[in-house]
Amino acid sequence: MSLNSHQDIRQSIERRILSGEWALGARIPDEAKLAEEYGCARTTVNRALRALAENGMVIRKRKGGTRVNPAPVKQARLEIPVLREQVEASDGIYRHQVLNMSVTAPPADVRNQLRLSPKQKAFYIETIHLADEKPYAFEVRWVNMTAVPGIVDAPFEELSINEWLVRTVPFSSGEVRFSAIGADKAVASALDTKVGQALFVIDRTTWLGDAFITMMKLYYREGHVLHSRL
Amino acid sequence: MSLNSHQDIRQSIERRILSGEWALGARIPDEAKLAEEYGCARTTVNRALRALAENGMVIRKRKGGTRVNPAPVKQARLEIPVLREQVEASDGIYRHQVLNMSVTAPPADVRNQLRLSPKQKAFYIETIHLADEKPYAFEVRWVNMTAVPGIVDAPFEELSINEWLVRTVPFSSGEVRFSAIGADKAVASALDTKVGQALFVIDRTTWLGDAFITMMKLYYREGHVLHSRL
DNA sequence: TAGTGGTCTAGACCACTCA
DNA sequence: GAGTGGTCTAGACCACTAT
Repeated sequence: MSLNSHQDIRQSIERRILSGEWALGARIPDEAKLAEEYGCARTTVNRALRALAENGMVIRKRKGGTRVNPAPVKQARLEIPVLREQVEASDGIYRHQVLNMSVTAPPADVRNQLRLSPKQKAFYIETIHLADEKPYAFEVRWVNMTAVPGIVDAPFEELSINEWLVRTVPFSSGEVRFSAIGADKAVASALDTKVGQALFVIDRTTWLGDAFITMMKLYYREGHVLHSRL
Repeated sequence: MSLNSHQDIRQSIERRILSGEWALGARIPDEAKLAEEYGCARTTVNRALRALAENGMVIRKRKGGTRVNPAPVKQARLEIPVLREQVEASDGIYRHQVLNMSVTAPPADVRNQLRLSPKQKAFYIETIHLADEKPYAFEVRWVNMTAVPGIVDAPFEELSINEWLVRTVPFSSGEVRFSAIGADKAVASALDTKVGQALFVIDRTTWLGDAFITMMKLYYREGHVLHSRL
């Protein structure tokens, strides 16, 4: 057989695994042999196998060879878009409104996450995001003013803090948490739903290098679904 | 400067973007120039930039060059482990129990997803997963018996259907959905909680090639959090 | 210690797409 | 049409690790 594109080779190997030619945990031929079999350079086989390894389908070890992953980990890649885009993607008209905004000392749990000293203040803001004038998501956020000084003068009438931060501090790292929560009084009122209503929540903490940037809780309206391919 | 590992180069470019040397949307030097600057082969720069592109940090176009992504997409990579591993990872003792099991014609919505004819039957199973003898998650599942004939004889006393399927049909593709739902009577009873309790739900449909394999709803107990790094 | 993957190089040709 | 990324090759050396 003569396949010489890394994509073709990847597909072929994938099929051979799926077909059972190489069982779970089994060792597959080494790069040199596959290169010979496919009639291509070892580099090309390497690239195909590297992709399969990133994907979790095989496990590679020097000297140990390449094996079909016996405990395949299902990975979902979630893209977390800016809210406005999320709304507009489903043909809704997006609008946001700031409900509350202040500069105050945060509660202890937030303060610890932000690594602030006891009396240091932080920027607090509550935003409601609307789709076609109906509540879409309620956002509660703390921002480290030291790390993001421009925050106090930002034009939150035009740009949601969500978007403003993405443009200002674009490539931060962080942690996300997904959970379900029953709406308390404040959230229920903001989203125009009843207390206790089950809501989907995204919790996000963001860093830029060592500097804490922001901590956000996003309560989606009832029925919101986040989906992804495996 | 002389950097010749793709990882070093990637890091360097990352830093130059973060530092603002190349602004959002700005074009960065082409591969040949960077290769010269770093004192390495173009292939090496290519690999570094390809990684950054997969990551969403830059956008690459032939002739258009490489640009810093002006609308960085936050990607979260979620690993969805088998339940037993999830429980054991937090030092819990895992056990599962089958609550209901039958072979019947599924309701219309499930039937459509499974592409079954009106009177065709499917395998239905309800499982409760326990951590330290307390309800951890409640699983409701339909399985296509045509695609997975072995299912009727599988040893669900030892292995949860969850794990059995992973071992039997390891590399399937599919769709996942995350949402929040208020517990109905059946779910509340299985998870030993109250009706209306907000629960985190994972919905999963799985295919192998063109063949539908299974459709699952997993209700996690109150307070469950799924987390991931950005 | 020997086998296997990890990576770099220099050069080449191709495919897209912008101007 | 020309510039830029996409990819392949053949060869080389290195780094890990199973045996």
